[in-house]
Amino acid sequence: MEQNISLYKIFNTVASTGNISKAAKELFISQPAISKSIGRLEDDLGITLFVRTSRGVRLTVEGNMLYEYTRSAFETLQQGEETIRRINELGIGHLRIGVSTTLCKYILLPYLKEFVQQYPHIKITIHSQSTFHTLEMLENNKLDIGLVGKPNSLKTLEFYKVAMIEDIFVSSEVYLENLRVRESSHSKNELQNDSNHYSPMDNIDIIKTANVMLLDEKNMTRLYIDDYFTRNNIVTKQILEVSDMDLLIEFAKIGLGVSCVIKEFIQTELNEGTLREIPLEKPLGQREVGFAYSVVSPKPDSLQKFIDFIVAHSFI
Amino acid sequence: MEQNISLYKIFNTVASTGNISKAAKELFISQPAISKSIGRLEDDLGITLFVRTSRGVRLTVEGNMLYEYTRSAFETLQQGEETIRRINELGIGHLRIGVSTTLCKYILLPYLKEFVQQYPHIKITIHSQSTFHTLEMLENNKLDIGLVGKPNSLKTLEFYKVAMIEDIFVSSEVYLENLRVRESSHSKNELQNDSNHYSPMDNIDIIKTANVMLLDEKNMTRLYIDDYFTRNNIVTKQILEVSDMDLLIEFAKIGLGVSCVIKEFIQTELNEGTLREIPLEKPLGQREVGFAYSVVSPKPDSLQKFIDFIVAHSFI
DNA sequence: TACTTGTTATAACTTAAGGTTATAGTATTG
DNA sequence: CAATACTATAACCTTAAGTTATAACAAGTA
Repeated sequence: MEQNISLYKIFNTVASTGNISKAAKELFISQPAISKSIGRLEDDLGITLFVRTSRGVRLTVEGNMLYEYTRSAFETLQQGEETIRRINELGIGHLRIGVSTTLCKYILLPYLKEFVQQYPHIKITIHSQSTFHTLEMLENNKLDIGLVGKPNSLKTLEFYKVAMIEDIFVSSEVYLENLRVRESSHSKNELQNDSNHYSPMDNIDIIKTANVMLLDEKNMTRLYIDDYFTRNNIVTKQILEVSDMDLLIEFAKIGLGVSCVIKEFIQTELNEGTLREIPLEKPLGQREVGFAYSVVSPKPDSLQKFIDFIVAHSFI
Repeated sequence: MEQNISLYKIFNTVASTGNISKAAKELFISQPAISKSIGRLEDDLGITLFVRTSRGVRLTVEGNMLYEYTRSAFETLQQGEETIRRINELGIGHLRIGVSTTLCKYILLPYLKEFVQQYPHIKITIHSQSTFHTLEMLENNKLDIGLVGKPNSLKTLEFYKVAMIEDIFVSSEVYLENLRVRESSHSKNELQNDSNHYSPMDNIDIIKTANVMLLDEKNMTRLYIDDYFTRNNIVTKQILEVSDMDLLIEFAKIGLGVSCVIKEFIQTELNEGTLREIPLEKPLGQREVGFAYSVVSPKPDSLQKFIDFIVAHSFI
């Protein structure tokens, strides 16, 4: 192996900037030093790595092949450094979890409650953010583990299912009643049936006319619902966007409209009768929820402990 | 990022040997220099990487985490170097293919014939070896592509199916005849049926009594057959092992016994009648054959061309 | 117990690899 | 065609990283 690892670092920087002068600035060394190093590396390897132009340098085919390796290698090295930095700041027992607020309260929290009891020395950081962001941070090793809906493409992530969730539409009994009365006054056809029986066919019309309350955009759940609406040609009259599913539930309870929420999270409300499901002919379908973590990055002790804990305490 | 990449190289070597003195020898620098460098790195990172003992050094938990990254990084770098070395030796247009002799002749060769016509400047090296070895070499980036039976675990490999193959038992008409006559003389029961009709049930007995000719051990195909025998409680009287399927075919033709061969490769013999299939009640089942290549290593131009070619000319 | 062996750490030194500045050459651009 | 933005070369310099020598320590071993 080439003795001088630094030459690769220099090469990598030049390749990434496509410019010896810029690379010099980035590395805080002079431009001639870089020129010399690149020349030296080319001699050592016996291959031309760059074509020099008057406005910088361009990788040769061979140079480009080398670059793909060096880039990967130095990224890995940087990740290692990042890991050490974290250890310095937070100590070795640290776990970074990414999760959406919704899942956090109803799924993560119960696990976490017991986990911190069992491993009180492990510090935990929770990043409450979109699933997309969580997945991206997992890929880049900025998170140890994430609680997410199962993504279509897993890439380098392992997925461990811990729950199934189902999106349903709900509202208060009162709101439903009012809606029916109001509607029957404009369109007077076929709405004299007794108030306690709604066929699924009618319910689509409820969604179409009601004040529909959904989670705000750029949200996994929301995209899922939007997709459902599109596929079934449902156009809603008005939509109220809320950032938090708890609010969605509360709004529905006080009769503000029809909320789309996760069935598993409102069991008590459904039992008590404060909320009532509006079943659809074609339900939205169940979604898998679980923990995702990188299959390529080395697992710190704290992460391994957490995974083991999850597997042991999985209720599914 | 730590300025001194070389420190990581030194760290990596010390970690891998677990011994500063040994690392010094490996790196061709003096022991005190290594000691100093490790000390320096520990200072820079603000973390203790090794516990020093009287018989070497041992990684701390933190050190071990760093090592997992550096090891990976330097392996990648070495692969890059290896790639460059290959380019130096064989030129940029080079393709390393791994394949078993069997598949080589019947599946790879037809593709290759046309490929070399289209890309005469691409040099090709064929490694004729076991599927296991091929898969291992693919993982270690010692091969660009391999033609293999679909493995159970793909790891970091992409698999592109190009054919289905089926193992069947065959023999010459004459051998079959003789076998029946011989057998009926010892065990005189139920063998008066006309010689042209053999029910599948009888055929199992043929396998059990005949001289069965198979590919030699540590072979994917062979393992497959052994497994079949075990699952179906078949104990063969005698087995002749041959290293080459062509020989297997020839031996069967001259009436030496019953060969297990790949059906697709003896179509002409079956049509001509020089070989005759011995159908089994439970057939051995079809196997997928295709090209496997690393999904993580960067693809040299020659490999990309080959893959494109395969996809375009796939007959399946 | 004392000798031998195999470790790592420290200290004083040396040296050449890798840096610097200055300058030249060469496309590109307005 | 001058100005600009690059890279390459040359001559020089400096210090970071190497060297040798030695100490200190632990673990076998006679």
